[in-house]
Amino acid sequence: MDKRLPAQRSVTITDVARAAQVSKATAARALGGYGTVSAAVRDRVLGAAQRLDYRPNALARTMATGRSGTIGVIVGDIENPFFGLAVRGISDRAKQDGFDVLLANSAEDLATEQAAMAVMLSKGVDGLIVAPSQKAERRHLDEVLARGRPLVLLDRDVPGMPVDVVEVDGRSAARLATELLTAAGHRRLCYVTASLAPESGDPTDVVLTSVGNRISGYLEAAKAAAVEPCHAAICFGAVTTQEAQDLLVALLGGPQRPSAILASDSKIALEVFRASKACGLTIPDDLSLVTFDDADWTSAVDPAVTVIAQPTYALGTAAAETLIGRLNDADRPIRRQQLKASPICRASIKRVGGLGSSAVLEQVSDHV
Amino acid sequence: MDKRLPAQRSVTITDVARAAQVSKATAARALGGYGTVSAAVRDRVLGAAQRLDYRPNALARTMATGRSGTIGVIVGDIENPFFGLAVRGISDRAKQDGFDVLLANSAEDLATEQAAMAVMLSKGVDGLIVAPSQKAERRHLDEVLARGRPLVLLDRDVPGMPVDVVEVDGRSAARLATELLTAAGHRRLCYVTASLAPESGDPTDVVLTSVGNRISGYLEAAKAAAVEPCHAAICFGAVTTQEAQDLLVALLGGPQRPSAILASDSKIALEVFRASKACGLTIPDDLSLVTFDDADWTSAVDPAVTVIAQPTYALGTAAAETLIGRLNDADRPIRRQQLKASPICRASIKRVGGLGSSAVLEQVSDHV
DNA sequence: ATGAAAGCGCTAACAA
DNA sequence: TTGTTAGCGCTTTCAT
Repeated sequence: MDKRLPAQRSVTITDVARAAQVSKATAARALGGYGTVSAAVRDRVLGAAQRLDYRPNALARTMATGRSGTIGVIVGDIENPFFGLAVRGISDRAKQDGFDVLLANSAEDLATEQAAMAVMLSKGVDGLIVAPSQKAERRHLDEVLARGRPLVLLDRDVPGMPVDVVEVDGRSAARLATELLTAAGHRRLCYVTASLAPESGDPTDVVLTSVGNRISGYLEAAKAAAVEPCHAAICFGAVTTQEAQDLLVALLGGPQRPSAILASDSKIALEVFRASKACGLTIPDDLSLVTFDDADWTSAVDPAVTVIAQPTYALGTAAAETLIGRLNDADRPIRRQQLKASPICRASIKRVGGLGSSAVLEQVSDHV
Repeated sequence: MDKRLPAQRSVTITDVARAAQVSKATAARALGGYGTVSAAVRDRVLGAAQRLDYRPNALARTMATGRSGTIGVIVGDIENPFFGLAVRGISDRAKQDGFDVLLANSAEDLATEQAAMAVMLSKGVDGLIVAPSQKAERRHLDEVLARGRPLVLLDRDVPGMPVDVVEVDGRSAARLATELLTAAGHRRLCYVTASLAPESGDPTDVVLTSVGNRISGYLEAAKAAAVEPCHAAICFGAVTTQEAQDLLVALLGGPQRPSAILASDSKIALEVFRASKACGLTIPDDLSLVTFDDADWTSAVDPAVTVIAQPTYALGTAAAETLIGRLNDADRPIRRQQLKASPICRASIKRVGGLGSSAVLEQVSDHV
């Protein structure tokens, strides 16, 4: 009971050649715009192609040339607006150079990421842009390189890999964010992330370098502002909505409740919003909040959330541009691009008592 | 200056065959698991493949068989969480049957949609799932069918097209939403959408059937609740954030300000939130709000927004399932699936004075 | 059960 | 300038 579709044989270059009464090769030259063809013949071929509604078969072309004009993109979470926007950047830039984009979602899962990569390779993508789900596993990435396909890492680094990277300078960004808080007088901070606590015990050693960098910056700035180490807390593991709520409610209900939270991304920030409501806390009066990523809702809610805006779209265009550049010149030196994030001050930080804040404020302005 | 990569020749079936000392055909049979091979030979071939790290070339296979194991998906706006979730539904379901997904974004632009479709067809997708950007243009869709590739319409219909459709019952959903409002005593309503006002003058004749259906339901319910026709307004054209703000500020600042707004999607609802803040209006005290789509932020903000939740993920799985079904049986009857939406009552609707509301309330409960 | 050979649609040497 | 021919890697008759 397998009545498959007949998969209509479509018009091939052979049909066009016959119609135009030339050889396949000549038709190919006219159609492909390479080699040399007389004007008369070209017109004849193009006319025939038009008449027959000829559509080149990209697969056959790829098989013959080894190039597909396609870039593979693998992101961690397609539902995250951050990646949505970055992907648009990639697509827009790729289109400029005539590249198509093949998109896949790893769901932050290594096995899925590996499978997606294998599929893309087997489908003949010319190169890959990947936001790796883990900084520690690079075998599959090495293989891409071994197969002669260029690779660009997006938003997340894999230390030691000899590839181009396009990421955000998360350390400076986090420093900035933290300074916004300490400058407003906050001395009890908490960084909240979905990442799991690193086994090594070193908080910056999380699986995503993007998060690790942010934590570094946070810790640095807290130290610089002489925040007591035990008051520069980090809350790991806010993976699902439920887990985030449990964690946050415990945190906000506890005795050592922080006066300010730095959310690792806009999804976390939303959960902070939700949890503070559940705990009967008001932002910013009872709790100040800063988050990475200028998600659309952050400016519409009350209070509008102060954010560290990331150059998300630019991240995408830069990644695509880098890949295309390397496609054209395999020998160009490897580059690690760190784009700067920029703070957008809104209304979710409350200035709390204390002195010396103005000095820190100046310090902040140096960085902006 | 075109130093392209050497594109390493990878291990082919020929290499495996040689290593296993059998013919190409036999190797292919063993590897592909079809035809007949003796156990001994199969082991030899599989062993060699393993040893050489053989990866089948999907392109070559597609060229030879005409099937690619790939489904093409074209959505209107990948950044919209609605489509993000639907795409995940599609991917998950497709993966169950071993299909890969090729994703493209039309940006709600017809030309882009057509181009994406051509690319996918030329790359040999087995079938297509499309959320068409316009109900009126179907030439490119007809062509998919003509090429013998099945097509499933997602979320939006193209009236008259003989294809499977998986959509939401938007008319009932909108009726429900409107009844929520009228039952609470609202008599001055406004439906706000990004769609442009139809040239025909018929408000339900917008380019997207999903929106048209919702408008039908809205109008029906308003009429049934004896809302004065001029108070069942429709506000078209809230395309960009800026346009939405301009429109909404004018609407909310005007003399005939509605007491309740029905937002066509969560993006619009967010703009309503923003605009009401700008106008100094409080939700729900000064303005009630209902929206389609249970976006994550709607339950986290204050007040939490009453929404009509759509079965978004299910929409995706159903679409994938339908396509795969047709791939296996081209002759199965065409189906139009209408999934039901369900209201989630939160805190953005205020009960306003007046009588007779209880009667309408009962009416509502019939539908829930 | 296995092998030889043709072919999917296109490109790219090489000849003419 | 144009045609001939040989692949790209795989599947699939048709023989053996």
